[in-house]
Amino acid sequence: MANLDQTATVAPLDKRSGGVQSIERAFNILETLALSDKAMGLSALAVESGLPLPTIHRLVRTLVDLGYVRQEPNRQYALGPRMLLLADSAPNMLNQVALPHLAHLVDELGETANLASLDGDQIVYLAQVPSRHSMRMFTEVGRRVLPHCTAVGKAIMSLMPAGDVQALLRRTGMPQHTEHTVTDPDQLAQQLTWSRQHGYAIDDGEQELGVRCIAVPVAGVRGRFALSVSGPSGRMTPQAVERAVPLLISTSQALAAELG
Amino acid sequence: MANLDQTATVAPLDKRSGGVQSIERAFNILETLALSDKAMGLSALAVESGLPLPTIHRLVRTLVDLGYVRQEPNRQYALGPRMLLLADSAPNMLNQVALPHLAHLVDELGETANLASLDGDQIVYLAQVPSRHSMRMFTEVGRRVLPHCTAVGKAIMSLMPAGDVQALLRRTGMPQHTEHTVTDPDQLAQQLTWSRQHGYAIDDGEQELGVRCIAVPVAGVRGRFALSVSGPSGRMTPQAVERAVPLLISTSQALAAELG
DNA sequence: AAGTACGCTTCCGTTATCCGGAATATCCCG
DNA sequence: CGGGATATTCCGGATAACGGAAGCGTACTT
Repeated sequence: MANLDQTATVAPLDKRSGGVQSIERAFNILETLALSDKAMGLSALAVESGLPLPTIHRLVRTLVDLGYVRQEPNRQYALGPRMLLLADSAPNMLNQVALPHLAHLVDELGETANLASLDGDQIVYLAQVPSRHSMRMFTEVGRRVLPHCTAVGKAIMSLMPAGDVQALLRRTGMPQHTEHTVTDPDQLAQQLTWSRQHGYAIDDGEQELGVRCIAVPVAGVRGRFALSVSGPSGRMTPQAVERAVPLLISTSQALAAELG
Repeated sequence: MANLDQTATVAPLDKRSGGVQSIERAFNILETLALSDKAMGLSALAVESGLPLPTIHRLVRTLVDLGYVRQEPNRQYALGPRMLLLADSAPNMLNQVALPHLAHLVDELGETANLASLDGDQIVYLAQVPSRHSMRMFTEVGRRVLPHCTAVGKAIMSLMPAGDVQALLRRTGMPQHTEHTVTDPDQLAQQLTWSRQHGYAIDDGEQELGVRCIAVPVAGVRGRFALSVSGPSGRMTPQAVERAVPLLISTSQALAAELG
C-alpha cells in the first residue's frame, strides 16, 4: 500500500521509476539537436545536458553509428538521415492519436471533424471523421489549401506572430475562391485578432459556397495544428456553433495534453 | 556444434567500438514499431528483437515515460507523440545532407538541381540549388505538383509497383498543363518502363513549355526521392543530357549511400 | 612559421546500472 | 467462472556504462 506515485507529468528528470538513463540521455541529446536545428559542437551539448564530456561523446558516437546523428566535416553534430525512417511514420501515428477525439466530436455534433496542420505555407488535412449524414466530403485527407480561406488556417494563424502571418500572406497571396473569400490583409488581421480573443475561427463559405466551418488551434504542441468541424450552412446555425465551440476547445485541450 | 545463432539480426552489431547497447536496442524497437506502422504486443517485440521479455519491457517502459512510445488501451505499443518533435526537423536535416550533392551537380552541369519526394500523391520539392545563369526559377522549394508531368515524378513512379501507380493516377487524374503533357495512362506506363530500363526520366516541356528536365530516382532509401536537373530546352540538348545522366546516377547513389 | 589554446577523442579502473530468471498480476477467451 | 496466455514486478549478480585524466588534432595567435 505504500507505493504512492508522484504524478509523472511532463517533467522528465525526477525519474525514480526505473527508466534506463542512457536512453533518456540519448533522447535529450536528440531533442537538443532538433530544437537548435543547426549543428552543435560536442561541448555545447555537454553544457546543455550538464553531463561530462566523455559521457556525451560516447552517447553521441553511438547515435552516429546508428545513423540518427551525423557528424559534419566541422566535427559538429546534427540530426542524421536515419531519422527519416521514424519521421515517415509520424503522421500516421498522429492519426491514431487524433481519430478518437475526432470521432467524439462527430458523435456529439453530428458534423464532419478534421485535423489539419500548417506545413510550409499550406494547410494540409491530416485526419478526418466524416459525419454520418453527409453525402459528400468537403475536404479529404491529404488535400492542401491556403490558410487565408479556411477556418483551420485562421485558427492556426491566430496564434502566430503578426509578422510571420504577413510574410506568409505575401508569399501565398490571397486568391479568391468564392464571393465571401477575404482578400484584404487588414480585414484578415482583424479576424485573427477576433479569433485570438474568442479562441476559435470561422470560415463562412469562403473556401466553398454553402460550407461553414469552425476551428480551434491546438496550443502547446510542437507543430501547428487545428481541429475543425464543418457542414452545410443550413445545419451550422449560430446555435450549433454555440454548442460546438466549447466542445472543440475541450477536445483541443485533451488532444494537446495527449500530445505533449 | 555451431548452432549458436544469436546472430545480429538487422543492424551491424559487431561494432565493438563501445556503443551503448541500451540505445541500440531502444532504436531497434522504435524502428520495428515504425515499420509495422501498427500497434504491437510486447511479446511480438521480444520475438522480433530476440531479447527476453523483462528487458524489452524495461526499454519500452522508458520510451513510454519519455513519450516516444504510447501504450494503447489494448496494452499494445505504438509510436508516441513525442516523435513529432523530432520528425518536424527531419526535412530540414535532409536539406543539409542533400545540398552539397545538388551543388556538385550545378557545378558540373551548370543547370538548376532539385531534390523532390513523393508525399501522398504529390511531388514536393525539398531542396534546390539554382544555376548561376538562370534568371528565373522554374520551381521553388515547397512547391507541389502532380507526378505525371514532371521528370522527378516519373523517376519515382518508375520504381513503384504498377498497381500503385495506376491507383495514384486514378486519384489524381492527369491534368494537361501544356500541349506536351502526357494524358494517356498507357503512354505514361510505357515511359515508366523506359525509365526503369534506362535509369532516368525526362520531362520535355510537359509541365512548363520550354523547360526540359531529367531526373533519377534515389533508390534504397525509406521514402521516395528523386534528383533532377532542369533548364531551358535550348541548353538541355541531347549532348547535355548525355553528359548529365551518368552524373545524376552517381550522385543519386552517393546520396543514397549517405542516407541509408 | 612556430607556439599556444581549445575542444574532441581515447584509455581504463571503478561501481553504479542494467540485465534477465523466476514469481506475480492482469487480461482474454471459452 | 476458470484456464491459458500475456504483461508486469522483483531482485541478486555481473556486466556494461560511467567519467576522471591524459592524448591528439585543429584553429587561432604572435
